[in-house]
Amino acid sequence: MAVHESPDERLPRYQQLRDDLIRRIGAGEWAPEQAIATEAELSQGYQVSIGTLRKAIDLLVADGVLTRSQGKGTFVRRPSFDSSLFRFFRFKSRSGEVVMPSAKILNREVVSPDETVRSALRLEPRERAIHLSRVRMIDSEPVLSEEIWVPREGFEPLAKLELDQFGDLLYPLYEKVCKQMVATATESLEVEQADQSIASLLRIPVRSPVILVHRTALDFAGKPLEWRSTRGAAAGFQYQIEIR
Amino acid sequence: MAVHESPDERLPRYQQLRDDLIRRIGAGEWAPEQAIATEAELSQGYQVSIGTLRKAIDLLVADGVLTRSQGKGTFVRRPSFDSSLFRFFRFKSRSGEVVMPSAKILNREVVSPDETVRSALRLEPRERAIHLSRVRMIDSEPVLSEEIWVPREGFEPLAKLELDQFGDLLYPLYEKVCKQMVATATESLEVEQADQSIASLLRIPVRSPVILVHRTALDFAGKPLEWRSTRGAAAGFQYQIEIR
DNA sequence: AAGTGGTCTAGACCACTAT
DNA sequence: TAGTGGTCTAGACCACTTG
Repeated sequence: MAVHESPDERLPRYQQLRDDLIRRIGAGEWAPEQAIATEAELSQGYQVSIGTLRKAIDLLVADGVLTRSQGKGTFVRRPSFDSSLFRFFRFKSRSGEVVMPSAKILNREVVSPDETVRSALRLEPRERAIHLSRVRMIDSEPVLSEEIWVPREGFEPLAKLELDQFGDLLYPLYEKVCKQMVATATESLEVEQADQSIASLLRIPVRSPVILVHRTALDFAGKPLEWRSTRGAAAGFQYQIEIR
Repeated sequence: MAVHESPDERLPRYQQLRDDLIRRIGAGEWAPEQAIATEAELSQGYQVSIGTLRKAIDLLVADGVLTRSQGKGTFVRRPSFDSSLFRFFRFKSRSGEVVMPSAKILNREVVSPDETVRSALRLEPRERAIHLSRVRMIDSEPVLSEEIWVPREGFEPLAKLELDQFGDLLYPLYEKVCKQMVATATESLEVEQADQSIASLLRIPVRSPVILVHRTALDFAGKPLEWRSTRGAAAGFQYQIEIR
């Protein structure tokens, strides 16, 4: 049975508005980077005052779903991944600039996922997944090793695409080729010691510390679209946080 | 020359209000855990409408400075350190419960700080600092090693206090004995390999991965009160984050 | 000039807490 | 019952962007 989220009458109006706006964004009524209806239109449409509508939008802006721009409008925000843990690997090219690593797919196969992947992607027992192995490089030197799983259902085109057609960024590819849009993600960080294969790939000593980042990427409805684990040398990694 | 932050007339009223409320909290007009003046009183006092005042308070609530409680009032929040990176060490006692490690001061001395500490605490060239070495334990087993520096000025009482009088928590001590209140902090995380002394203290192999957390603790005015570095075994450490 | 979000008003009524 | 913050209204005027 499908889960039907009916608007809870007991919730404050501005929270109901937020939920309905998320629903409409998820349904594709407004695409990423596009302006949603104006505050005046929305407050009229919902029959609430402008203040109440603004409070609903405030919540979505705080959640990173929308951004406002005075004089221009309110826009559906594409997740920027500025806060990704990756950012805290200090990748520098030989010339000293900070650069984004290029990517190369090493392997792709359709698999029956193990229990970890199945539960991360919330797959049914017999559902299959597409598994990608990827290496990311700077100046042709490998710096990150990635294992990526997506559900076969909804990502079928990826099973056939030529490996050299994947490009450096996967999420634009998911969007263009599979019509799947990543809205948010959660990441977790832990530390392990390099085994033989990671050590030789990253050219670091066996048993030296490695940062392991797991990421679950979700669409607007909260459905998992991708699960990945990324490994990189811990040397030079530094992460910062505010406490309040 | 002292920095005088005069309220910027060009800023929106609600931001000016926020700044003035922070000033009054920092000046001790309202103590932590105590209720500030009511919204009605404040909006009258500042001669702004209730909506504008509430927007200022919204900002302070979002910043973690205040908490609101319907029917009771608005309170100055004591920082909880719930988001501290420490939380992601999975400390368990022998019986399996999650516990807070106890603390023991190993050494205390008044020192001329090195450049790192001096700049973290923003000390003048000749100013001195109090240095504490502390170990934190669960079931008498050391799990964290801490090096802590505070400015001598303002923390003089700590230079004389008996070492067994420090207790497990330093911030309440700073507050009670030194009248210094920690309002916020920043932490950074990196990974290193255990040297001989850390390895034997934490009872882990030499060169195994160690999490190193640096923390700068600030008062309400943003003045650094404490700088500390904490080391613990990386095994079992896991940190999580949301991306949006 | 027209249209957008940003700021601000001066209230009203409700839900919750304390006495 | 009195007092608190929580929600909501129905506007007004301002600052900024675009044609």
